[in-house]
Amino acid sequence: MFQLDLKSKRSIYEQIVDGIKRMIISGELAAGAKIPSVRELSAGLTVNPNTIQKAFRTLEQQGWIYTVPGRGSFVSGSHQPDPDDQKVLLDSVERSVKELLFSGTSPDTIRNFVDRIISERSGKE
Amino acid sequence: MFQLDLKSKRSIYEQIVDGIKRMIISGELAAGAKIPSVRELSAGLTVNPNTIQKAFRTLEQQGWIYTVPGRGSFVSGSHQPDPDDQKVLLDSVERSVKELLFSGTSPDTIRNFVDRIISERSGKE
Amino acid sequence: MFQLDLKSKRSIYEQIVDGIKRMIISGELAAGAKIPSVRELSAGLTVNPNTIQKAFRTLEQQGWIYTVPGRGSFVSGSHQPDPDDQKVLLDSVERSVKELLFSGTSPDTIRNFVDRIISERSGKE
Amino acid sequence: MFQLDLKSKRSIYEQIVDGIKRMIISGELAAGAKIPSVRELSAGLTVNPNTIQKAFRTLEQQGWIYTVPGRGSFVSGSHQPDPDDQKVLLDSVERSVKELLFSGTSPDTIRNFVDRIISERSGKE
DNA sequence: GTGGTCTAGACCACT
DNA sequence: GTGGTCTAGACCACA
Repeated sequence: MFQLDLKSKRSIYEQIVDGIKRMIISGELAAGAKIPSVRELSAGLTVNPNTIQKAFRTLEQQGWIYTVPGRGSFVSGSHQPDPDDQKVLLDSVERSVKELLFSGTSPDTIRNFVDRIISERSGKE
Repeated sequence: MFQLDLKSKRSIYEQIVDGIKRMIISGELAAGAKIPSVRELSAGLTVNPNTIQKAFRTLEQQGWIYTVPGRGSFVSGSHQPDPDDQKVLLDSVERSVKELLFSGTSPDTIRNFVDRIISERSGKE
Repeated sequence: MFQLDLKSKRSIYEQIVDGIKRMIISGELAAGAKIPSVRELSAGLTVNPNTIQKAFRTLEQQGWIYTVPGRGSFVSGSHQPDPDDQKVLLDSVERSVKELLFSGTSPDTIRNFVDRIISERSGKE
Repeated sequence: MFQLDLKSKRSIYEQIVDGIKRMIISGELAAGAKIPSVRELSAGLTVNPNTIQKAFRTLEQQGWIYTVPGRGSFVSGSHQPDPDDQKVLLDSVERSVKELLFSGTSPDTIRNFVDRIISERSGKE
């Protein structure tokens, strides 16, 4: 599963969104797979059910999962990203990379880091 | 200077923090340079002085600037990043890159994007 | 609880920081315990919520407490002092002791005073 | 002389007060000795003359120095401490020692530290 | 319910 | 002039 860090600045529902995204990306949750219910997650993470639901709602809006009332939530077959999402993500990468460079991280370290992420993922497909 | 987006999800003080970081990184604000006063920024951005001050406090804690009461705030000579900061930034890059890959952005697009950021910065020094 | 001295030179938020530190040190607030909410303290001490929040923010940065938005603030399990903190505290002791000696306080008075503080605390554990 | 730390949280005039006190305590400035003029200090420390004067005023009020108009300022022969001063200093020591203990500094370290300060001073007389 | 952000505006200490 | 503190009170996101 995934861990929550209550002391983190990221809000709990965001951490849950990230955690589920990560499980989908890693293949731990395959397309069409049933996602644990709100109740299960609420109990497993000792988190308020409302918080879980907010995370699900967010994932649904972003097209990662879909919900069948009365049956549960499932991983979307085809993740349809919002065209703006790519821009947001690239902006985030840009900001972080610039700050890393300024703080003294070497260009090669960054390039290798990115390459490693890319090759890990490529290996999986 | 920089623009504020009142509709953005990022809070105003965070946008100011980012904006000033960007000015320092780009060299627009050199080490030791005086940063516009709280009142000037407050008037210039039509934002409450308290909000500006909160941004300055954040920048000071992160070691980007230092403040001399009665004189003003100045860009730190040597930015001493918290050892944890690099980790946070790399995590952020990892999360974004993984999501970009999953959403269909090609590895080459990402690599080129990162290379462009790195070479832009290298060119400046 | 603790008292505020509005006439003191120490600012209100600093007195609150000190007061809560003292409660943690004395064991009145155990590790993991929930600290009264911003609103409760605000009402109890008749101080503006912003001022309480500033005290909490300071305590959080120094690692005494951690905050979970929507839940409240809690005493940190393990207080991880900044390595510089010890230096600051020792410097403060040095300055005060030197001034006491110069003003005529006898070495024995000071030694006894320090011993008393140490033995009080040791007795508690 | 002494150094100023513009980045310190202590205000500049307080640092000057501390610095001159330390010089008097250490014997670097003997009783009756003339203290450098406001202009000299202002130039030497690159600090606003008003700030120096505020420091002098404070020292005079606390009985450390006296000023002869037109001649300059001099170290008092007998420092007459305000009875409240001792209490303030002891309180400060208490707070710091308690925090040191709580943060894991050993009682012996503290005792030795205090003893060293005391013996350094005794040796001088 | 909780804390986080923001505005409006006052007052103080310091340079 | 500068930043620092504080109050009063609103609004929002989160649990």
